[in-house]
Amino acid sequence: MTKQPKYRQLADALRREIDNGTYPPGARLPSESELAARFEASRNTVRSGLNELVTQGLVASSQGLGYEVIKHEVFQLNASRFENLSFPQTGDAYSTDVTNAGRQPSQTFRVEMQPAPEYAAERLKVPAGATTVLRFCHRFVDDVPWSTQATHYPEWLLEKGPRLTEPGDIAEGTTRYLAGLGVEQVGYFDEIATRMPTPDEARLLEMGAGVPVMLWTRTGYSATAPIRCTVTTFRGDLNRMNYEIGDLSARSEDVVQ
Amino acid sequence: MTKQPKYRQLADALRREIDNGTYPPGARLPSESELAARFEASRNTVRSGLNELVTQGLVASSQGLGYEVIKHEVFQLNASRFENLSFPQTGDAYSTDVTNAGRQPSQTFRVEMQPAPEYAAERLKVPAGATTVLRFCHRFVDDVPWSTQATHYPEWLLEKGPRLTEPGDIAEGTTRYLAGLGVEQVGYFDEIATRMPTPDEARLLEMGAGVPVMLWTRTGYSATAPIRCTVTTFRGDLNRMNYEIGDLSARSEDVVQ
DNA sequence: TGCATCAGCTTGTACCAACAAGTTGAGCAA
DNA sequence: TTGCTCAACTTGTTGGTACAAGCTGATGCA
Repeated sequence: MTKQPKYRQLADALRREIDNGTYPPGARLPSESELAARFEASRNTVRSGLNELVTQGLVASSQGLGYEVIKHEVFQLNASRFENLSFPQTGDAYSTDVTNAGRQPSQTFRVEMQPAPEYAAERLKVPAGATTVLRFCHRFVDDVPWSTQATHYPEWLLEKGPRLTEPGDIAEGTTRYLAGLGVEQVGYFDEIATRMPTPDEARLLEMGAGVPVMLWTRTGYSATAPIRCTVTTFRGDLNRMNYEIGDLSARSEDVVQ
Repeated sequence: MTKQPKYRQLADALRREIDNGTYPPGARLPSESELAARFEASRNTVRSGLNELVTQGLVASSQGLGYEVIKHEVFQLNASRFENLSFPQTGDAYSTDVTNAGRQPSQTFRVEMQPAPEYAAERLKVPAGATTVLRFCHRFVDDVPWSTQATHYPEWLLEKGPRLTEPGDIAEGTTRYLAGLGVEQVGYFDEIATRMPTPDEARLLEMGAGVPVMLWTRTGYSATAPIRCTVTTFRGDLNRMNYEIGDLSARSEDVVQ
Protein backbone atom coordinates (compact mmCIF):
# COMPACT_ATOMS: atom_id res chain seq x y z
CA MET A 1 0.00 0.00 0.00
CA THR A 2 1.64 3.18 -1.18
CA LYS A 3 1.26 6.36 0.77
CA GLN A 4 -1.76 8.35 -0.27
CA PRO A 5 -1.71 12.15 -0.41
CA LYS A 6 -3.19 13.91 2.56
CA TYR A 7 -6.31 15.16 0.79
CA ARG A 8 -7.17 11.62 -0.23
CA GLN A 9 -6.59 10.22 3.27
CA LEU A 10 -9.02 12.86 4.43
CA ALA A 11 -11.56 11.92 1.77
CA ASP A 12 -11.21 8.22 2.60
CA ALA A 13 -11.63 8.87 6.32
CA LEU A 14 -14.78 10.90 5.74
CA ARG A 15 -16.11 8.32 3.29
CA ARG A 16 -15.71 5.62 5.91
CA GLU A 17 -17.50 7.75 8.50
CA ILE A 18 -20.33 8.37 6.07
CA ASP A 19 -20.57 4.64 5.31
CA ASN A 20 -20.55 3.57 8.95
CA GLY A 21 -23.22 6.06 9.93
CA THR A 22 -21.17 8.64 11.80
CA TYR A 23 -22.60 11.08 9.29
CA PRO A 24 -25.94 9.63 8.17
CA PRO A 25 -27.76 10.82 5.02
CA GLY A 26 -28.96 14.37 5.52
CA ALA A 27 -26.40 15.16 8.22
CA ARG A 28 -24.01 18.08 7.92
CA LEU A 29 -20.27 17.53 7.90
CA PRO A 30 -18.01 19.66 10.11
CA SER A 31 -17.01 22.93 8.45
CA GLU A 32 -13.87 23.20 6.36
CA SER A 33 -11.98 24.95 9.12
CA GLU A 34 -12.98 22.36 11.72
CA LEU A 35 -11.81 19.59 9.39
CA ALA A 36 -8.60 21.50 8.77
CA ALA A 37 -7.95 21.55 12.51
CA ARG A 38 -8.84 17.87 12.92
CA PHE A 39 -6.62 16.67 10.07
CA GLU A 40 -3.90 19.27 10.62
CA ALA A 41 -4.22 20.43 7.02
CA SER A 42 -4.80 23.73 5.31
CA ARG A 43 -8.25 24.73 4.18
CA ASN A 44 -7.24 24.19 0.54
CA THR A 45 -6.23 20.61 1.24
CA VAL A 46 -9.51 19.99 3.04
CA ARG A 47 -11.34 21.43 0.05
CA SER A 48 -9.48 19.04 -2.30
CA GLY A 49 -10.61 16.09 -0.23
CA LEU A 50 -14.19 17.29 0.08
CA ASN A 51 -14.22 17.94 -3.66
CA GLU A 52 -13.52 14.26 -4.21
CA LEU A 53 -16.60 13.35 -2.19
CA VAL A 54 -18.68 15.87 -4.10
CA THR A 55 -17.39 14.44 -7.39
CA GLN A 56 -18.40 10.98 -6.25
CA GLY A 57 -21.84 12.24 -5.41
CA LEU A 58 -21.63 11.43 -1.68
CA VAL A 59 -22.00 14.96 -0.36
CA ALA A 60 -23.22 18.30 -1.68
CA SER A 61 -22.07 21.75 -0.62
CA SER A 62 -23.98 25.00 -0.43
CA GLN A 63 -22.46 28.37 0.12
CA GLY A 64 -23.23 29.60 3.61
CA LEU A 65 -24.62 26.26 4.72
CA GLY A 66 -21.86 23.67 4.59
CA TYR A 67 -21.56 20.14 3.32
CA GLU A 68 -24.49 17.76 3.52
CA VAL A 69 -24.47 13.99 3.11
CA ILE A 70 -26.68 13.10 0.17
CA LYS A 71 -29.49 10.65 0.57
CA HIS A 72 -29.99 8.45 -2.44
CA GLU A 73 -33.35 7.06 -3.12
CA VAL A 74 -33.51 4.92 -6.20
CA PHE A 75 -36.63 4.96 -8.32
CA GLN A 76 -37.28 1.93 -10.49
CA LEU A 77 -38.62 2.52 -13.94
CA ASN A 78 -40.00 -0.45 -15.77
CA ALA A 79 -39.09 0.11 -19.41
CA SER A 80 -40.01 -3.15 -21.07
CA ARG A 81 -43.73 -3.54 -20.70
CA PHE A 82 -45.64 -2.57 -23.75
CA GLU A 83 -46.68 1.01 -23.20
CA ASN A 84 -50.42 1.60 -22.94
CA LEU A 85 -51.21 -1.49 -24.92
CA SER A 86 -50.83 -4.62 -22.84
CA PHE A 87 -53.06 -3.44 -20.00
CA PRO A 88 -55.36 -0.52 -19.29
CA GLN A 89 -53.86 2.76 -18.12
CA THR A 90 -55.30 6.16 -17.55
CA GLY A 91 -52.29 8.37 -18.20
CA ASP A 92 -48.90 8.06 -19.76
CA ALA A 93 -46.24 5.58 -18.70
CA TYR A 94 -44.46 8.06 -16.47
CA SER A 95 -47.50 9.07 -14.46
CA THR A 96 -48.38 5.44 -14.00
CA ASP A 97 -44.98 4.42 -12.71
CA VAL A 98 -44.72 7.37 -10.36
CA THR A 99 -48.24 7.05 -9.05
CA ASN A 100 -47.77 3.35 -8.45
CA ALA A 101 -44.77 4.23 -6.32
CA GLY A 102 -46.98 6.44 -4.17
CA ARG A 103 -45.42 9.69 -5.31
CA GLN A 104 -46.83 12.86 -6.80
CA PRO A 105 -45.97 13.41 -10.50
CA SER A 106 -46.05 16.80 -12.20
CA GLN A 107 -44.72 18.07 -15.49
CA THR A 108 -44.33 21.07 -17.75
CA PHE A 109 -44.85 20.80 -21.49
CA ARG A 110 -43.58 22.55 -24.59
CA VAL A 111 -44.44 21.74 -28.20
CA GLU A 112 -42.51 23.08 -31.19
CA MET A 113 -41.96 22.41 -34.87
CA GLN A 114 -38.25 21.78 -35.14
CA PRO A 115 -35.75 20.63 -37.75
CA ALA A 116 -34.69 17.16 -36.71
CA PRO A 117 -31.34 16.95 -34.96
CA GLU A 118 -28.99 14.37 -36.41
CA TYR A 119 -29.77 11.61 -33.94
CA ALA A 120 -33.53 11.96 -34.48
CA ALA A 121 -33.35 12.22 -38.27
CA GLU A 122 -31.28 9.07 -38.45
CA ARG A 123 -33.65 7.08 -36.26
CA LEU A 124 -36.84 8.41 -37.85
CA LYS A 125 -35.45 7.80 -41.34
CA VAL A 126 -36.08 11.37 -42.46
CA PRO A 127 -33.53 13.71 -44.07
CA ALA A 128 -31.33 15.60 -41.64
CA GLY A 129 -32.98 18.91 -40.86
CA ALA A 130 -36.44 17.78 -41.93
CA THR A 131 -39.27 19.31 -39.94
CA THR A 132 -40.47 17.29 -36.97
CA VAL A 133 -42.85 17.81 -34.10
CA LEU A 134 -40.90 18.18 -30.89
CA ARG A 135 -42.75 17.57 -27.66
CA PHE A 136 -40.55 18.52 -24.75
CA CYS A 137 -41.36 17.59 -21.22
CA HIS A 138 -39.77 18.45 -17.88
CA ARG A 139 -40.88 16.05 -15.20
CA PHE A 140 -40.94 16.25 -11.42
CA VAL A 141 -41.61 13.79 -8.62
CA ASP A 142 -42.84 15.44 -5.45
CA ASP A 143 -41.60 18.72 -6.98
CA VAL A 144 -38.04 17.40 -7.31
CA PRO A 145 -36.76 17.59 -10.92
CA TRP A 146 -36.61 14.06 -12.22
CA SER A 147 -36.15 13.91 -15.96
CA THR A 148 -36.39 15.78 -19.19
CA GLN A 149 -37.91 14.16 -22.23
CA ALA A 150 -37.76 15.23 -25.86
CA THR A 151 -39.82 13.33 -28.39
CA HIS A 152 -39.55 13.94 -32.13
CA TYR A 153 -42.40 12.83 -34.39
CA PRO A 154 -42.05 12.80 -38.20
CA GLU A 155 -44.08 15.48 -39.92
CA TRP A 156 -46.19 13.03 -41.95
CA LEU A 157 -47.76 11.79 -38.70
CA LEU A 158 -49.60 15.10 -38.39
CA GLU A 159 -52.01 14.11 -41.13
CA LYS A 160 -53.22 11.30 -38.94
CA GLY A 161 -52.79 12.84 -35.52
CA PRO A 162 -53.16 16.63 -35.57
CA ARG A 163 -53.39 16.85 -31.78
CA LEU A 164 -49.66 16.16 -31.63
CA THR A 165 -49.05 19.87 -32.00
CA GLU A 166 -51.45 20.83 -29.24
CA PRO A 167 -49.67 22.49 -26.40
CA GLY A 168 -50.21 20.72 -23.12
CA ASP A 169 -50.58 17.14 -22.13
CA ILE A 170 -52.51 14.59 -24.13
CA ALA A 171 -54.39 12.99 -21.28
CA GLU A 172 -54.46 9.41 -22.46
CA GLY A 173 -50.82 9.40 -23.55
CA THR A 174 -49.56 10.06 -27.06
CA THR A 175 -48.82 6.42 -27.85
CA ARG A 176 -52.37 5.47 -26.99
CA TYR A 177 -53.74 8.49 -28.86
CA LEU A 178 -51.87 7.49 -32.00
CA ALA A 179 -52.94 3.86 -31.63
CA GLY A 180 -56.55 5.04 -31.64
CA LEU A 181 -55.88 6.69 -34.98
CA GLY A 182 -54.54 3.54 -36.54
CA VAL A 183 -50.85 4.27 -36.01
CA GLU A 184 -50.00 1.51 -33.63
CA GLN A 185 -46.58 1.15 -32.07
CA VAL A 186 -45.77 -2.52 -32.51
CA GLY A 187 -42.15 -2.48 -31.44
CA TYR A 188 -39.42 -0.26 -30.13
CA PHE A 189 -35.67 -0.02 -30.03
CA ASP A 190 -34.08 1.22 -26.82
CA GLU A 191 -30.59 2.57 -26.33
CA ILE A 192 -29.26 3.35 -22.90
CA ALA A 193 -26.16 5.45 -22.40
CA THR A 194 -24.61 7.31 -19.51
CA ARG A 195 -22.35 10.34 -19.28
CA MET A 196 -21.70 13.36 -17.16
CA PRO A 197 -24.38 16.05 -17.42
CA THR A 198 -23.92 19.13 -19.52
CA PRO A 199 -24.16 22.37 -17.52
CA ASP A 200 -27.68 22.84 -18.92
CA GLU A 201 -28.75 19.39 -17.79
CA ALA A 202 -27.22 19.85 -14.36
CA ARG A 203 -29.23 23.06 -14.00
CA LEU A 204 -32.53 21.60 -15.26
CA LEU A 205 -32.28 18.52 -13.07
CA GLU A 206 -30.79 20.39 -10.10
CA MET A 207 -28.16 17.74 -9.67
CA GLY A 208 -24.64 17.83 -8.32
CA ALA A 209 -21.95 18.15 -10.95
CA GLY A 210 -20.53 14.79 -9.87
CA VAL A 211 -23.63 12.76 -10.63
CA PRO A 212 -24.01 11.11 -14.05
CA VAL A 213 -27.12 11.24 -16.18
CA MET A 214 -28.75 8.28 -17.82
CA LEU A 215 -29.88 8.76 -21.41
CA TRP A 216 -32.69 6.59 -22.61
CA THR A 217 -33.39 6.78 -26.34
CA ARG A 218 -36.50 4.96 -27.49
CA THR A 219 -37.40 4.71 -31.15
CA GLY A 220 -40.94 3.49 -31.68
CA TYR A 221 -42.05 1.67 -34.82
CA SER A 222 -45.35 0.97 -36.46
CA ALA A 223 -45.55 -2.04 -38.74
CA THR A 224 -44.17 0.04 -41.60
CA ALA A 225 -42.10 2.98 -40.32
CA PRO A 226 -40.52 4.63 -37.29
CA ILE A 227 -43.08 6.91 -35.68
CA ARG A 228 -41.24 8.57 -32.82
CA CYS A 229 -37.87 9.05 -31.20
CA THR A 230 -37.80 9.88 -27.51
CA VAL A 231 -34.73 10.88 -25.53
CA THR A 232 -35.22 10.88 -21.78
CA THR A 233 -32.54 12.29 -19.52
CA PHE A 234 -32.57 11.04 -15.93
CA ARG A 235 -30.60 11.77 -12.85
CA GLY A 236 -28.42 8.68 -12.77
CA ASP A 237 -28.34 8.46 -8.99
CA LEU A 238 -32.09 8.36 -8.62
CA ASN A 239 -33.17 6.03 -11.37
CA ARG A 240 -32.79 2.47 -12.47
CA MET A 241 -34.04 1.01 -15.72
CA ASN A 242 -35.62 -2.42 -15.74
CA TYR A 243 -36.34 -4.83 -18.57
CA GLU A 244 -38.37 -8.01 -18.28
CA ILE A 245 -37.70 -10.37 -21.14
CA GLY A 246 -38.96 -13.85 -21.81
CA ASP A 247 -40.82 -16.04 -19.36
CA LEU A 248 -40.47 -14.68 -15.83
CA SER A 249 -43.10 -16.77 -14.11
CA ALA A 250 -40.39 -18.03 -11.74
CA ARG A 251 -39.68 -14.47 -10.61
CA SER A 252 -42.90 -13.85 -8.73
CA GLU A 253 -43.42 -17.33 -7.39
CA ASP A 254 -41.85 -18.98 -4.42
CA VAL A 255 -38.80 -20.86 -5.44
CA VAL A 256 -39.09 -24.60 -6.10
CA GLN A 257 -35.92 -26.43 -6.81
CA MET B 1 -26.84 35.61 -18.22
CA THR B 2 -25.06 36.11 -14.94
CA LYS B 3 -21.33 36.49 -14.82
CA GLN B 4 -19.54 33.18 -14.53
CA PRO B 5 -16.39 32.82 -12.45
CA LYS B 6 -13.15 32.95 -14.37
CA TYR B 7 -12.32 29.26 -14.03
CA ARG B 8 -15.66 28.33 -15.53
CA GLN B 9 -15.26 30.76 -18.42
CA LEU B 10 -11.96 29.06 -19.09
CA ALA B 11 -13.52 25.59 -18.95
CA ASP B 12 -16.34 26.66 -21.27
CA ALA B 13 -13.89 28.17 -23.77
CA LEU B 14 -11.80 25.01 -23.85
CA ARG B 15 -14.92 22.85 -24.11
CA ARG B 16 -16.03 24.81 -27.16
CA GLU B 17 -12.59 24.44 -28.74
CA ILE B 18 -12.67 20.70 -28.11
CA ASP B 19 -16.14 20.47 -29.63
CA ASN B 20 -15.29 22.48 -32.73
CA GLY B 21 -12.15 20.49 -33.42
CA THR B 22 -9.48 22.98 -32.40
CA TYR B 23 -8.30 20.23 -30.08
CA PRO B 24 -9.38 16.94 -31.69
CA PRO B 25 -9.53 13.64 -29.76
CA GLY B 26 -6.02 12.56 -28.83
CA ALA B 27 -4.58 16.07 -29.04
CA ARG B 28 -2.77 17.65 -26.14
CA LEU B 29 -4.02 20.86 -24.59
CA PRO B 30 -1.61 23.73 -23.90
CA SER B 31 0.14 23.42 -20.56
CA GLU B 32 -1.28 24.96 -17.41
CA SER B 33 1.19 27.85 -17.52
CA GLU B 34 0.44 28.59 -21.18
CA LEU B 35 -3.27 28.64 -20.40
CA ALA B 36 -2.59 30.85 -17.40
CA ALA B 37 -0.89 33.36 -19.69
CA ARG B 38 -3.61 33.16 -22.33
CA PHE B 39 -6.47 33.67 -19.88
CA GLU B 40 -4.55 36.02 -17.57
CA ALA B 41 -5.26 33.80 -14.60
CA SER B 42 -3.22 32.10 -11.94
CA ARG B 43 -2.23 28.48 -12.27
CA ASN B 44 -4.68 27.60 -9.49
CA THR B 45 -7.56 29.09 -11.44
CA VAL B 46 -6.50 27.27 -14.60
CA ARG B 47 -6.37 24.03 -12.65
CA SER B 48 -9.90 24.61 -11.35
CA GLY B 49 -11.14 25.00 -14.90
CA LEU B 50 -9.25 21.98 -16.23
CA ASN B 51 -10.51 19.96 -13.30
CA GLU B 52 -14.04 20.62 -14.50
CA LEU B 53 -13.19 19.13 -17.89
CA VAL B 54 -11.55 16.11 -16.26
CA THR B 55 -14.62 15.63 -14.09
CA GLN B 56 -16.80 15.71 -17.18
CA GLY B 57 -14.62 13.09 -18.83
CA LEU B 58 -13.53 15.29 -21.73
CA VAL B 59 -9.82 15.32 -20.99
CA ALA B 60 -7.40 13.27 -18.91
CA SER B 61 -4.22 14.48 -17.27
CA SER B 62 -0.98 12.65 -16.64
CA GLN B 63 1.86 13.92 -14.55
CA GLY B 64 4.74 14.96 -16.75
CA LEU B 65 2.75 14.70 -19.96
CA GLY B 66 -0.06 17.21 -19.85
CA TYR B 67 -3.76 17.14 -20.63
CA GLU B 68 -5.04 14.99 -23.45
CA VAL B 69 -8.44 15.14 -25.14
CA ILE B 70 -10.16 11.79 -24.66
CA LYS B 71 -11.33 9.88 -27.68
CA HIS B 72 -14.49 8.00 -27.08
CA GLU B 73 -15.57 5.28 -29.39
CA VAL B 74 -18.90 3.90 -28.36
CA PHE B 75 -19.50 0.19 -28.39
CA GLN B 76 -23.05 -1.00 -28.85
CA LEU B 77 -24.12 -4.00 -26.85
CA ASN B 78 -27.30 -5.74 -27.83
CA ALA B 79 -28.81 -6.96 -24.58
CA SER B 80 -32.21 -8.20 -25.64
CA ARG B 81 -31.62 -11.09 -27.97
CA PHE B 82 -32.06 -14.42 -26.30
CA GLU B 83 -28.59 -15.56 -25.37
CA ASN B 84 -27.38 -18.70 -27.12
CA LEU B 85 -30.86 -19.94 -27.69
CA SER B 86 -32.56 -18.14 -30.52
CA PHE B 87 -29.74 -18.70 -32.99
CA PRO B 88 -26.49 -20.65 -33.11
CA GLN B 89 -23.38 -19.19 -31.53
CA THR B 90 -19.95 -20.56 -30.93
CA GLY B 91 -18.85 -18.63 -27.86
CA ASP B 92 -20.46 -16.53 -25.18
CA ALA B 93 -22.49 -13.41 -25.80
CA TYR B 94 -19.58 -11.09 -25.15
CA SER B 95 -17.16 -12.72 -27.57
CA THR B 96 -19.85 -12.74 -30.21
CA ASP B 97 -20.65 -9.07 -29.88
CA VAL B 98 -17.02 -8.00 -29.83
CA THR B 99 -16.01 -10.22 -32.72
CA ASN B 100 -18.94 -9.01 -34.79
CA ALA B 101 -17.65 -5.49 -34.28
CA GLY B 102 -14.31 -6.52 -35.75
CA ARG B 103 -12.44 -6.23 -32.47
CA GLN B 104 -10.27 -8.65 -30.54
CA PRO B 105 -11.78 -9.91 -27.27
CA SER B 106 -9.75 -11.34 -24.39
CA GLN B 107 -10.56 -12.08 -20.77
CA THR B 108 -9.23 -13.33 -17.47
CA PHE B 109 -11.26 -15.66 -15.28
CA ARG B 110 -11.59 -16.41 -11.61
CA VAL B 111 -13.94 -18.90 -9.96
CA GLU B 112 -14.68 -19.00 -6.23
CA MET B 113 -17.20 -20.32 -3.79
CA GLN B 114 -18.55 -17.25 -2.04
CA PRO B 115 -21.30 -16.37 0.42
CA ALA B 116 -23.89 -14.47 -1.61
CA PRO B 117 -23.79 -10.69 -1.21
CA GLU B 118 -27.11 -9.13 -0.38
CA TYR B 119 -28.03 -8.14 -3.93
CA ALA B 120 -27.34 -11.64 -5.27
CA ALA B 121 -29.08 -13.48 -2.44
CA GLU B 122 -32.20 -11.39 -2.92
CA ARG B 123 -32.31 -12.01 -6.64
CA LEU B 124 -31.44 -15.71 -6.46
CA LYS B 125 -33.99 -16.25 -3.68
CA VAL B 126 -31.46 -17.84 -1.37
CA PRO B 127 -30.76 -16.82 2.26
CA ALA B 128 -28.31 -13.96 2.71
CA GLY B 129 -24.83 -15.39 3.04
CA ALA B 130 -25.71 -18.73 1.44
CA THR B 131 -22.90 -20.28 -0.55
CA THR B 132 -22.88 -19.48 -4.25
CA VAL B 133 -20.54 -20.09 -7.15
CA LEU B 134 -18.93 -16.83 -8.20
CA ARG B 135 -17.48 -16.64 -11.67
CA PHE B 136 -15.58 -13.40 -12.04
CA CYS B 137 -14.41 -12.15 -15.39
CA HIS B 138 -12.29 -9.18 -16.43
CA ARG B 139 -12.77 -8.40 -20.08
CA PHE B 140 -10.68 -6.54 -22.62
CA VAL B 141 -11.26 -5.33 -26.15
CA ASP B 142 -8.05 -4.92 -28.14
CA ASP B 143 -6.26 -5.11 -24.76
CA VAL B 144 -8.14 -2.10 -23.41
CA PRO B 145 -10.01 -2.90 -20.16
CA TRP B 146 -13.65 -2.97 -21.02
CA SER B 147 -15.76 -4.49 -18.29
CA THR B 148 -15.81 -6.63 -15.20
CA GLN B 149 -18.45 -9.27 -14.73
CA ALA B 150 -19.42 -11.17 -11.59
CA THR B 151 -21.95 -13.99 -11.89
CA HIS B 152 -23.38 -15.77 -8.88
CA TYR B 153 -24.97 -19.20 -9.32
CA PRO B 154 -26.99 -20.85 -6.54
CA GLU B 155 -25.27 -23.84 -4.96
CA TRP B 156 -27.99 -26.33 -5.90
CA LEU B 157 -27.11 -25.80 -9.55
CA LEU B 158 -23.83 -27.65 -9.00
CA GLU B 159 -25.64 -30.98 -8.82
CA LYS B 160 -26.65 -30.50 -12.41
CA GLY B 161 -23.67 -28.58 -13.76
CA PRO B 162 -20.44 -29.42 -11.91
CA ARG B 163 -18.29 -27.71 -14.54
CA LEU B 164 -19.46 -24.36 -13.14
CA THR B 165 -16.63 -24.52 -10.62
CA GLU B 166 -13.99 -25.30 -13.22
CA PRO B 167 -11.48 -22.51 -13.43
CA GLY B 168 -11.18 -21.06 -16.91
CA ASP B 169 -13.64 -20.37 -19.63
CA ILE B 170 -16.47 -22.70 -20.56
CA ALA B 171 -16.04 -22.60 -24.30
CA GLU B 172 -19.64 -22.83 -25.39
CA GLY B 173 -20.86 -20.28 -22.84
CA THR B 174 -22.30 -21.10 -19.44
CA THR B 175 -25.87 -20.40 -20.43
CA ARG B 176 -25.61 -22.86 -23.29
CA TYR B 177 -23.79 -25.37 -21.10
CA LEU B 178 -26.57 -25.26 -18.52
CA ALA B 179 -29.23 -25.49 -21.22
CA GLY B 180 -27.61 -28.72 -22.41
CA LEU B 181 -28.04 -30.09 -18.89
CA GLY B 182 -31.74 -29.32 -18.81
CA VAL B 183 -31.50 -26.03 -16.94
CA GLU B 184 -32.78 -23.74 -19.60
CA GLN B 185 -32.86 -19.97 -19.14
CA VAL B 186 -36.31 -19.01 -20.35
CA GLY B 187 -36.37 -15.39 -19.24
CA TYR B 188 -34.34 -12.71 -17.60
CA PHE B 189 -34.76 -9.53 -15.64
CA ASP B 190 -32.37 -6.71 -16.40
CA GLU B 191 -31.62 -3.68 -14.25
CA ILE B 192 -29.46 -0.88 -15.54
CA ALA B 193 -28.01 1.71 -13.22
CA THR B 194 -25.25 4.27 -13.41
CA ARG B 195 -23.00 5.88 -10.84
CA MET B 196 -19.50 7.14 -10.35
CA PRO B 197 -16.86 4.43 -10.15
CA THR B 198 -15.40 3.30 -6.86
CA PRO B 199 -11.62 3.72 -6.68
CA ASP B 200 -11.26 -0.03 -7.31
CA GLU B 201 -13.40 0.09 -10.41
CA ALA B 202 -11.56 3.10 -11.75
CA ARG B 203 -8.31 1.17 -11.36
CA LEU B 204 -9.58 -2.09 -12.91
CA LEU B 205 -11.11 -0.31 -15.89
CA GLU B 206 -8.28 2.23 -16.20
CA MET B 207 -10.76 5.05 -16.42
CA GLY B 208 -10.81 8.64 -15.25
CA ALA B 209 -12.50 9.24 -11.92
CA GLY B 210 -14.87 11.63 -13.66
CA VAL B 211 -16.35 9.04 -16.01
CA PRO B 212 -19.41 7.14 -14.83
CA VAL B 213 -19.78 3.38 -14.92
CA MET B 214 -22.82 1.54 -16.17
CA LEU B 215 -24.04 -1.37 -14.04
CA TRP B 216 -25.97 -4.07 -15.78
CA THR B 217 -27.59 -6.61 -13.46
CA ARG B 218 -29.14 -9.59 -15.21
CA THR B 219 -31.04 -12.20 -13.27
CA GLY B 220 -31.70 -15.31 -15.34
CA TYR B 221 -34.63 -17.63 -14.70
CA SER B 222 -35.47 -21.19 -15.61
CA ALA B 223 -39.13 -22.12 -15.70
CA THR B 224 -39.08 -22.74 -11.96
CA ALA B 225 -36.32 -20.70 -10.28
CA PRO B 226 -33.67 -18.02 -10.67
CA ILE B 227 -30.47 -19.65 -11.88
CA ARG B 228 -27.95 -16.83 -12.05
CA CYS B 229 -27.33 -13.20 -11.19
CA THR B 230 -24.78 -11.36 -13.27
CA VAL B 231 -23.47 -7.86 -12.57
CA THR B 232 -21.48 -6.34 -15.40
CA THR B 233 -19.63 -3.08 -14.86
CA PHE B 234 -18.84 -1.07 -17.97
CA ARG B 235 -17.06 2.14 -18.69
CA GLY B 236 -20.04 4.39 -19.23
CA ASP B 237 -18.37 6.50 -21.89
CA LEU B 238 -17.54 3.54 -24.13
CA ASN B 239 -20.67 1.47 -24.03
CA ARG B 240 -24.28 1.68 -24.97
CA MET B 241 -26.93 -0.87 -24.12
CA ASN B 242 -29.56 -1.76 -26.72
CA TYR B 243 -32.89 -3.52 -26.38
CA GLU B 244 -35.06 -4.66 -29.26
CA ILE B 245 -38.61 -5.26 -28.17
CA GLY B 246 -41.68 -6.20 -30.17
CA ASP B 247 -41.97 -6.19 -33.93
CA LEU B 248 -39.10 -4.22 -35.47
CA SER B 249 -39.53 -5.27 -39.08
CA ALA B 250 -39.88 -1.60 -39.98
CA ARG B 251 -36.44 -0.89 -38.56
CA SER B 252 -34.38 -2.69 -41.14
CA GLU B 253 -36.57 -1.95 -44.15
CA ASP B 254 -36.75 1.15 -46.23
CA VAL B 255 -39.41 3.43 -44.97
CA VAL B 256 -42.83 3.32 -46.58
CA GLN B 257 -45.33 5.85 -45.40
C1' DT C 1 27.29 3.31 -31.42
C1' DG C 2 25.13 2.67 -27.15
C1' DC C 3 23.83 4.06 -22.76
C1' DA C 4 23.48 6.76 -18.56
C1' DT C 5 22.67 11.30 -16.81
C1' DC C 6 20.52 15.43 -16.36
C1' DA C 7 18.25 19.84 -17.57
C1' DG C 8 13.92 21.43 -18.46
C1' DC C 9 9.51 20.70 -19.30
C1' DT C 10 5.02 18.82 -17.46
C1' DT C 11 1.34 17.98 -13.60
C1' DG C 12 0.59 16.85 -8.38
C1' DT C 13 0.48 18.24 -3.61
C1' DA C 14 0.41 21.52 0.03
C1' DC C 15 0.59 25.67 2.16
C1' DC C 16 -0.77 30.82 2.93
C1' DA C 17 -3.67 35.07 2.24
C1' DA C 18 -7.58 37.93 1.01
C1' DC C 19 -11.98 39.02 -0.26
C1' DA C 20 -16.83 37.77 -2.23
C1' DA C 21 -21.18 35.89 -1.32
C1' DG C 22 -24.81 33.13 0.93
C1' DT C 23 -27.10 31.81 5.56
C1' DT C 24 -28.46 32.20 10.20
C1' DG C 25 -29.54 33.82 14.55
C1' DA C 26 -28.99 37.46 18.03
C1' DG C 27 -30.52 41.71 19.22
C1' DC C 28 -32.47 46.10 18.61
C1' DA C 29 -36.20 49.25 17.04
C1' DA C 30 -40.98 50.18 15.85
C1' DT D 1 -44.87 41.00 18.95
C1' DT D 2 -43.07 41.95 14.58
C1' DG D 3 -39.69 43.10 11.49
C1' DC D 4 -35.19 44.82 10.27
C1' DT D 5 -30.17 45.10 10.64
C1' DC D 6 -25.97 43.18 11.28
C1' DA D 7 -22.32 40.28 13.20
C1' DA D 8 -20.55 35.89 12.72
C1' DC D 9 -20.51 32.00 10.69
C1' DT D 10 -20.38 29.17 6.24
C1' DT D 11 -18.45 28.07 1.31
C1' DG D 12 -16.74 30.25 -3.32
C1' DT D 13 -13.20 32.54 -5.98
C1' DT D 14 -8.63 34.12 -6.97
C1' DG D 15 -4.20 35.22 -6.22
C1' DG D 16 0.43 33.75 -4.64
C1' DT D 17 4.60 30.31 -3.40
C1' DA D 18 7.30 26.13 -2.95
C1' DC D 19 8.59 21.69 -3.72
C1' DA D 20 7.64 16.67 -5.33
C1' DA D 21 7.28 13.62 -9.05
C1' DG D 22 6.82 11.97 -13.86
C1' DC D 23 8.34 12.38 -18.77
C1' DT D 24 11.46 13.55 -22.76
C1' DG D 25 15.08 14.82 -25.38
C1' DA D 26 19.78 16.57 -25.50
C1' DT D 27 24.26 15.93 -23.95
C1' DG D 28 28.27 13.66 -23.15
C1' DC D 29 30.89 9.68 -21.66
C1' DA D 30 32.48 4.83 -22.48
